[in-house]
Amino acid sequence: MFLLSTKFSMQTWDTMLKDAMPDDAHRPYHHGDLRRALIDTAMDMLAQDRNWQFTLREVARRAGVSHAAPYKHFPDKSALLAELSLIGFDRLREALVSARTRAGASVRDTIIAMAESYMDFATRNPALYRLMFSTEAGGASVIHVHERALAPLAALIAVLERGQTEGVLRKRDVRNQAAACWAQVHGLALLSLDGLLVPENAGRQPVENALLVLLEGLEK
Amino acid sequence: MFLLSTKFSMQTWDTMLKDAMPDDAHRPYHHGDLRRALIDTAMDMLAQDRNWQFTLREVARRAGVSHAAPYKHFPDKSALLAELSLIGFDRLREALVSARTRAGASVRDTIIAMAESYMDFATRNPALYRLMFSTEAGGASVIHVHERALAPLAALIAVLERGQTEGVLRKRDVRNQAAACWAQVHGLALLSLDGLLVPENAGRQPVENALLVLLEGLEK
DNA sequence: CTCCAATGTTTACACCAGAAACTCCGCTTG
DNA sequence: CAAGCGGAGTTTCTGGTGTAAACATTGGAG
Repeated sequence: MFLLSTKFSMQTWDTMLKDAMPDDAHRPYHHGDLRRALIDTAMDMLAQDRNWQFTLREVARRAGVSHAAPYKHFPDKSALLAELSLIGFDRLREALVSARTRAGASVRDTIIAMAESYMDFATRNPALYRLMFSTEAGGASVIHVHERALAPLAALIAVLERGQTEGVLRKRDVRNQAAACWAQVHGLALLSLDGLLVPENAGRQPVENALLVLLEGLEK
Repeated sequence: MFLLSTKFSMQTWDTMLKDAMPDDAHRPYHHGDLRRALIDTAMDMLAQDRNWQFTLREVARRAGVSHAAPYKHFPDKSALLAELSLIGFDRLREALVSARTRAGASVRDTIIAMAESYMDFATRNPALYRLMFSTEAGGASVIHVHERALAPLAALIAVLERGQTEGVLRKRDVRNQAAACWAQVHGLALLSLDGLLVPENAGRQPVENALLVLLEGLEK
């Protein structure tokens, strides 16, 4: 990995970051925004690789940079993973609030829409979703206390509160109900990713029916 | 885990596996039952180590054997992990049926007892429980199709069927209800292991209350 | 008693995480 | 405008890992 070129303005990097091909011919010594590039590359790897092997050196390689360069931007491997994890929580929250605003007025429909959106997120980003709840990403005590990791829960609580004031849902501690929802949907997502929710074991449309059970436990 | 004696009938190995003292002086070339010893050692490491690092070489080291020896009994690392995982499912099933027989006659009490037993298992064997649903143990498609991995589910289904015939539970596809139960309890277990079910986020006694929601979704 | 196959050991290779020392170069400062 | 400082990247090095191959040992079959 060498760089021959010397004189290029730094402001044009972002425009070249898209091209994956490392045209070694003219690449400046400094990357410009390596931190972002590392995150993007790593996220791509997470999206592609089904086998969940994740080596920092491979990230550096794909980013076209020496294997020690990432350490200038992240103290260690788990720090990068932690960042990916937090970004995952951001996107999840985004998906949830989007589903909430997109859904009909009914609380029940909103809950269903959010649950579907949640499952959709997990299904389409299996490796990322696993990472978000993995111990390799800095561990629970580090990540999950973070407010960004709790934002999705907050989005859910808001809906449950509305449901209680509208009198549609049982009056209970909203946080308890939220925890129940989260656990149900989290469990469904993981079991689904593990390929366990096949009709033979779980009947037809296990996700929909499990959500039905959940709803009937929440509603008056 | 070493064995001091040299010429002893093979049938007594199991009785000495408990002694841990490594007296290298006179150790027979052949271990006797290394496969079992590896599994036991690995299971111990899983029980002790909080940090979920698991290296095959360390297992061999603690078993007092060269780092390549395990490959005579397991094709690769994930095969050992898969075995541990299956043993975990065995124990889980055991715990569940034990709770089922121990519980009172009421279906509701039985379900609660099984759920508590499940949570207890996960809480007391966090690393093992994580491993059981990890991709490192051979991957979902390999492990979770295994009948031993589905036995816990079967134990649950039996109770739900009884509940339906007794008219206590809603009449639905039992496998759907079982999936819902499993997902709920699985989600609770993992969120709990991640330290997420603290009162601030999830209210007081989140597990008990979530199970309440589940029950009210199941019962008529 | 002899030989074999199963079980352990040694050696070797490719890879990884991380630390240390070095190099490059954009920017601040005199 | 010319040092030169310090952030960003590179090379090199040290353990540690999974796994393959060649070698050693030994209990038991013939």
